[in-house]
Amino acid sequence: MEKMPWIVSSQDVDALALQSYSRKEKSLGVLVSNFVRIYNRDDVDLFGIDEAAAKLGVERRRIYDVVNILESIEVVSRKGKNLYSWNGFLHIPRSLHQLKEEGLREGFGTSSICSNSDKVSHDDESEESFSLTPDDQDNSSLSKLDHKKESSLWLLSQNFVKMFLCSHDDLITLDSAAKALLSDSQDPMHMRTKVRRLYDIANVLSSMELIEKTHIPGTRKPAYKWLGSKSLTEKGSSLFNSPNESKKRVFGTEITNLSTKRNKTDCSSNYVQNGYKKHDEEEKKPAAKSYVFGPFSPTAASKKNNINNAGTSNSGRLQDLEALSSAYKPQYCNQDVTGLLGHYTEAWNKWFAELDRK
DNA sequence: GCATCCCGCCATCCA
DNA sequence: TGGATGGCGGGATGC
Repeated sequence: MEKMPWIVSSQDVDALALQSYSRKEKSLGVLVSNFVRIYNRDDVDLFGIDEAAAKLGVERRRIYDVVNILESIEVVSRKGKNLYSWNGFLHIPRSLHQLKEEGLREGFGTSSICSNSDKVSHDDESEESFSLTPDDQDNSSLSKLDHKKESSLWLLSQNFVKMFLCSHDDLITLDSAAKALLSDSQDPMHMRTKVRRLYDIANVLSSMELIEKTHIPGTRKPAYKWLGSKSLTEKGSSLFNSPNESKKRVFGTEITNLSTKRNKTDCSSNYVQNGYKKHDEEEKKPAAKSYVFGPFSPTAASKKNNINNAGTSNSGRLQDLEALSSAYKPQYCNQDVTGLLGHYTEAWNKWFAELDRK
């Protein structure tokens, strides 16, 4: 049988580490797809940054990026230090509705948006990390706090979404979004930085299929088109579909830290299968229940067995992975996918075993 | 050559 | 004071 490129054996790990670097395989979009694949299950409530980083094979820093953007549309919520809850897609429509209302109130729907870029959200709920004093708000010039707040991925992402929701334009370019969302300063350096962040956000939202990259008609200028949460329901299954159906990349190659440089995260610690059990059962969110799955619809996998295996020992981790794979495997009716997942799990097991040895 | 965006440094926050 | 968080921009990769 021809070797499938997405299967990563333990022998391959070192080889892959030495292989030529491919930026595409490390993109935030791919990371988000994997993130969703792993966590979008009924039996996942809470997760930790370390755990996510270990599972996804990336540095903590990247998880912060993803989580901040996902938090802006309430796919996840911060519950505490190093602790997030997975809400799934259930809250997206409500979140978008709220963002639209806020956006309209804040003038995102008017043509003056470009000059109203200081009208960033001051949603009470969201003030946690950036609470402004009245004095701060009175300052006409942008205070340090204002600037930090305006620059946060969370807020930038919300404002970006508001632009789509409130604007009459079908297409939005990152340049125009950066200009609109940038405060007074038209400093090219700030613009560049803002555009960089918008690329990050756009990648995540594209990966969530909320927006789609396209071009301004008649030009080569890239722009983004809003698909909305409707698209999530209509074709959202692709987020969970067979990796070889997914846009460009394949499952096995998406383990994103195969570089020779080790990340700082110590995989041997903090690894807890499926995170932490939520205290308040009332808050349990049937994240995937309202979601319309495609042909590979996962059924509600029981986590009972896994929870008790939440030990941090290495063998525990391997068992956890096996439990995870067995929880998934029988529930996919597509044989190709089933095979793929099996190989994928095996690759993970070998990879962690290799890591343990080292 | 420009667009894209990963990567990790380091400032800030917080317990 | 050390760990958690995340802004930021250099510079590598892709087209």
